[in-house]
Amino acid sequence: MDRLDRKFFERSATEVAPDLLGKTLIRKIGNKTISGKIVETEAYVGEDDLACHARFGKTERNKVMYSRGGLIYIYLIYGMYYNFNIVTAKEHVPEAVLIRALEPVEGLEIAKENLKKFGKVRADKDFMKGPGKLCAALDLDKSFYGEDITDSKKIWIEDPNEKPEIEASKRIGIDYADIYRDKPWRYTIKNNKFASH
DNA sequence: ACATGGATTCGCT
DNA sequence: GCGAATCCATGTT
Repeated sequence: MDRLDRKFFERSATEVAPDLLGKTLIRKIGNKTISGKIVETEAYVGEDDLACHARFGKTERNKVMYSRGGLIYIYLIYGMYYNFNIVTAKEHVPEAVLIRALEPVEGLEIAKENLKKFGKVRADKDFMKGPGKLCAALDLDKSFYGEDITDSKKIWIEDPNEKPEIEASKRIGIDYADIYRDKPWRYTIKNNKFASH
């Protein structure tokens, strides 16, 4: 299968986010592999988007969003969970796609071990559903900040050439974002039980 | 220097 | 449905 390349990610987040649905996220840990199908994403679209971390301009935390598409933006949220994003668009344009849920495909036992090691999250069911749990399952942390997903040996995305039916809805957990609160920039695969809600 | 709240999740009510 | 866990960025003193 083909790995998604720079060209794929150097488009607007509102194009990349729905296009990522049905793609396979692959994580290599030593000689072990964990993989899953992307079933839920959200687009965060620059400094004007009041839900986007770039709404206050460039900071130490969000600076990687200003680089070219294909780099990883990962950050700690609520003091205890990581959220995994992929930067999109061209350099100086701060957009990103949050990966919110995977349908487990490969390496499920390793993923569950990772969750147990992380603590705080249940390892029994829905263990790649939700951005915090997904990061724990794939053992993703701050050390992935700025990693290039088009080039990395530890994590990448492949295209199995599926064409899933896509549904757009409001983004989760951003009630503070004024008129951007209701933008339909959350994308799920229709009727997929591994996506939330 | 301090107060506030967040792109979350769990467990209890 | 609500509170707790608890780091980081922002805004105020």
